[in-house]
Amino acid sequence: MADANNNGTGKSAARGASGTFSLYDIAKRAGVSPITVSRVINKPELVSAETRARVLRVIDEMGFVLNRLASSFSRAASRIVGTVAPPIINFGIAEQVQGMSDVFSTSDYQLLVSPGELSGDHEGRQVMNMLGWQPAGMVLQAFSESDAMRETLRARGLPVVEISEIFGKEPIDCVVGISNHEAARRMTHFLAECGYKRIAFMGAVSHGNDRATRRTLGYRAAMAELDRKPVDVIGPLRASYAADGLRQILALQPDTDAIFCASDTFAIAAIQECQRRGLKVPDDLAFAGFGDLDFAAIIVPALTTVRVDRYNMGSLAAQTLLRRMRGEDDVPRVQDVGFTIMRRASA
Amino acid sequence: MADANNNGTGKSAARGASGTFSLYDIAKRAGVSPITVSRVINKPELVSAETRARVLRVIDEMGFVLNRLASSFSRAASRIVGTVAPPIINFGIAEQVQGMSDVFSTSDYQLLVSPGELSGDHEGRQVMNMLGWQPAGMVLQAFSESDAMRETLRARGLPVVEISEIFGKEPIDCVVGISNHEAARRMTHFLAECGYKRIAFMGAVSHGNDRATRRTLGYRAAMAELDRKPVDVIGPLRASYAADGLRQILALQPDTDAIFCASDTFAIAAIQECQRRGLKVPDDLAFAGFGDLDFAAIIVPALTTVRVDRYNMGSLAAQTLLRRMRGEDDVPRVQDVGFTIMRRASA
DNA sequence: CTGAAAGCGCTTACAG
DNA sequence: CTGAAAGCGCTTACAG
Repeated sequence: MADANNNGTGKSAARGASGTFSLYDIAKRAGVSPITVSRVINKPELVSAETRARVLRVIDEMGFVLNRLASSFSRAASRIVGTVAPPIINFGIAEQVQGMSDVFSTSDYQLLVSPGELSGDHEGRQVMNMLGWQPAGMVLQAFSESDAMRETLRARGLPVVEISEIFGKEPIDCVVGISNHEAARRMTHFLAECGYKRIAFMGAVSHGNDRATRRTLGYRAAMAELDRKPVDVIGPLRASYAADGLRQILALQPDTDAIFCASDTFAIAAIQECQRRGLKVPDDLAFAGFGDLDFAAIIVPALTTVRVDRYNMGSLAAQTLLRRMRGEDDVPRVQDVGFTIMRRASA
Repeated sequence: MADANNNGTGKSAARGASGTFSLYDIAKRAGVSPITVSRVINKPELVSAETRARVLRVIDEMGFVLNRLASSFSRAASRIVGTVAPPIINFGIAEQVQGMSDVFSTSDYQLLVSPGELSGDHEGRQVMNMLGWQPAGMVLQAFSESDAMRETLRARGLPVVEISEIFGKEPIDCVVGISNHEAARRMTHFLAECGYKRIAFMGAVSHGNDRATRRTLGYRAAMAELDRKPVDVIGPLRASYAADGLRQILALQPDTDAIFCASDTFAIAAIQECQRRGLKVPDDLAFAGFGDLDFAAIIVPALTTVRVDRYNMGSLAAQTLLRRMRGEDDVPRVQDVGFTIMRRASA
């Protein structure tokens, strides 16, 4: 049977082996020059319909695939956009990448996602790595924010869009995101408007970026504005912390009537814990989350939460980068995509 | 302020602008030839410690990043491994990619993830696209399985590992996965052993691959072995279908005492629907799922489900591809990673 | 241990 | 509308 695709031929296969042709092979077969073939692929409008049809037929017949390595490497402007995904790809990140990719797939840029490493290595290495591909621009998903890396990028003058907290560090270039402080502040006020009197907060430890911290501060700011005493606990961002956090909060303030969780994961897990304890949600204890995971609307009671449109963030980041790469000079440096408070049954 | 990283300079920035040096610049500064610099980076053991140190210092000083486009393009064997992510990146896929990436990051291969397109386009285009980067191998995540694409890949003789149903189509090259038929069959028997008498099945419509179908068939096979009448409904793989599916099953067989869902999403949503209806889980109705999403263990009652280690699948796929690319001739064509039945409270 | 030459497959100017 | 020449930044042989 087809030995070519079986084991033991790794050597030749590694370089594409059979079925790989160059522009020259196509050109010869079609009776034109290589540049003409290049034009048929990249700028078909510059080629006569007749020639184009002929070349296209040959390309098809021979299953020719343009060597993008060579294209990008030649003096042409790079059409690569790089992004580094965090070592743990959660659903939100996946949606962001989706938003980016849907935009780039209708442009002539190719999005390259380099998966982040788990190893303790400084992620500066990841970015340098990506830089080696000579991208025309990068999208940073702000899962870590080493200053050295930021400086390197700034020094290069490469178009960069960060998806991040908009009031965080001085942007490298452009930022798309939300104010986590404001979102948490608003949700806290919202809970107060719902009539809850003793609103506690379950926050997450900061994790390579200051989103978590800003949410905590937003909650405290709102409590100060309401002239109430803040009651907050902070734990690792894992579902397993929720039961602990709940216990701590109830120890701190036994008559707590609402808990605002800095993540849906906390909120969903805490609600399940309430069920285990026989506490009724929202009657005995109300809950609000942050993020609007898909399960937030599915659980009973459905979760009241802060919705941030991650797909939209990714999409706007991509559009912004496209404008920067085209050299437009009126590209906004900071864009707030905002948030929505989704009121459901849990509060 | 730093005009170089501000708007309006997109043109020059697009090519790296300042801060970008070539091997030649480093060589001149270090007083060696370009090849020596190349060796310091790629085969440091071939360079004297003294020379190496000097070159390394210059590289560091100048912030030099090797142009990977040029490296990969030059006659060197490509060190790129390509994979196309499905248009909808779910958690399982993310874990798979993680498993792959953790393996490749300790090799000298660079994993390139090209996000799948939403557009109705045949994904053959995606793979062709990827091929343009001249990868030394590819991992296919089997979210669609166009025969034309499979043929193209086979014809090229490129090392390919599919993460897929192991009893699906004739593998292009190597396959890593599970038998969905067997997993569904086993879970059905497990429910029977738990004492459930009328076990129904909520399945998903096939979606570019036959995993879903095989689970349905596995359920039916088990029911036949048990000499019981299968009761199954099939719907789109969305949480919103669960309420519908539940209604249909109860209409078909009102005294159903257990429902095996072909996905955790179905099961979790259906359990929530039971709560809404006042049905007790598992006393009135038991549930089992498939997949072991992270929320499966968190909800109350925790979900009994089939666990497939997606991280491990990705990791094994990567290791297998590495062996294929090295030309080893005893690489297994089909590898079953198996599954585990996680018994929790819901059944 | 170090280096000079050739070439990977394209695309950008520059001609016609 | 089409083409001949030069070059992108590396690495692989081949020398020494």
